[in-house]
Amino acid sequence: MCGALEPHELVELEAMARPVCYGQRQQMFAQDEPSDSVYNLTSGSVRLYRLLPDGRRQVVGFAIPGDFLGLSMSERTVYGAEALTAVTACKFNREAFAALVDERPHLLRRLYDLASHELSLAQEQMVIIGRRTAEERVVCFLIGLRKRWAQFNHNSVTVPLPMTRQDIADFLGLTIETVSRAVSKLAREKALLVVPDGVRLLDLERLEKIAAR
Amino acid sequence: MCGALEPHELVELEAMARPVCYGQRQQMFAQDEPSDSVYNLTSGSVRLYRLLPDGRRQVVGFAIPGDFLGLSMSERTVYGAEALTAVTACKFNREAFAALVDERPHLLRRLYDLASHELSLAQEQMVIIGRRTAEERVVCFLIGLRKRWAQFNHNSVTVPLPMTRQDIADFLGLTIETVSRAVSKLAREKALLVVPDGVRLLDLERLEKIAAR
DNA sequence: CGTTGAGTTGACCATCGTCAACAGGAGTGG
DNA sequence: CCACTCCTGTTGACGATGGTCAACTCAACG
Repeated sequence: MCGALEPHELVELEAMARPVCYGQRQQMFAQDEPSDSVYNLTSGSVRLYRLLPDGRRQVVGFAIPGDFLGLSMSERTVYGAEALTAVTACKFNREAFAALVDERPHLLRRLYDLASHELSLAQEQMVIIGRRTAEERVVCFLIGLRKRWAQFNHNSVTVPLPMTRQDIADFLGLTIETVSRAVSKLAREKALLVVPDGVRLLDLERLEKIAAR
Repeated sequence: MCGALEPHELVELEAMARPVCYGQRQQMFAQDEPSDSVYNLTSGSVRLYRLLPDGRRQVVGFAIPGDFLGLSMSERTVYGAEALTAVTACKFNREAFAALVDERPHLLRRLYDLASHELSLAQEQMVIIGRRTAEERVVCFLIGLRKRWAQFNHNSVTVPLPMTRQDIADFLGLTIETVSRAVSKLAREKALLVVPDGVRLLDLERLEKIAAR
């Protein structure tokens, strides 16, 4: 997002930012509460989830450094956010942020493009959940996550998984057991290696082929 | 969207609009082609879909009168659109529309809110596909569609279904047979009645309860 | 009257969810 | 240091949900 900013605007934005941090498992904000802030994640990762009427939970996404949270600009948050690891972020007062955006149309334009892109990703996720087998879903998830991490540790084959199996299962519309089995099977077949808090993708070619289908 | 406009802006917008119509099964635009237009649907309904690498197709949504199509403002369309019935729409040249939007920040703001809302709906759809049984998905679909039609035929209990069972199945991550079975079961239980090109929801209370879960 | 395409129904079976047992690590307290 | 608990994750057995394949109905259309 900051790519859309002139240098002097970056300064302006930074002046509004307040650095904040959260411990593991700490909630950044809940679902359906008045949204008074916008966050730009600088380190750590975050789980985004919705609660269903019956108390169950669906994970709608994971945020990693660089991602924005709470952008929807609606009165209330549409999902909750919880730190998966220790997290640092820049927190912006919502009104000030909105005011800045209002007098910088190209910023708003950038926000709009971001939202459109998110929408496109959500539709892709719908396809993944609706039309793919458990193994394919897990592989898509790992490949996709690797791509997102790639902007930092370039082209590393090790994917950090700060979230629990339960989170992954909730994200993919599976159960924890099925996720575990799929990962075990891929490990048995030497397509990947399970390491502490992550996996190492050994046979990228094969995995890409499964994800492509 | 037009609610965000001043009267004189509405006039301006209307001046740009070019009425177009499409026959049943006619493609309005394909996926991944240069997007040069924006549409506001005035009558009929439309199927929005993505093609998967292997040729299968996922329906990502249905548009009914009042809905906007092709709003994403990206260079290329992210989904295809095909008329389910005869369709009339207002077509706007993309550049002219973008120009108008650029000099009317509150219009852009409105677009942004629309995209955010779409995103929220897409996330809900993820939950429905990922965490609900076939019957629940079908009921959610019917109830949701009824709500959307409600802005026209107020509080009618008859839901038009211009799309095929295959479309519904592709939207819900099911097969055509499963959709058919779910509908038949609900009809047997007198929760709904199948009518030509639609269903009549007989036991709304029961259906709402299934959808609520 | 035959053809086509959408929809329905049935039989069978695979995938994935459920339930249960178990392993390993972290934290706690004696 | 060890026993204990708690939590996450793994593995197995079993069964239900929903997919696959096939036959059939029905309406539209020539």
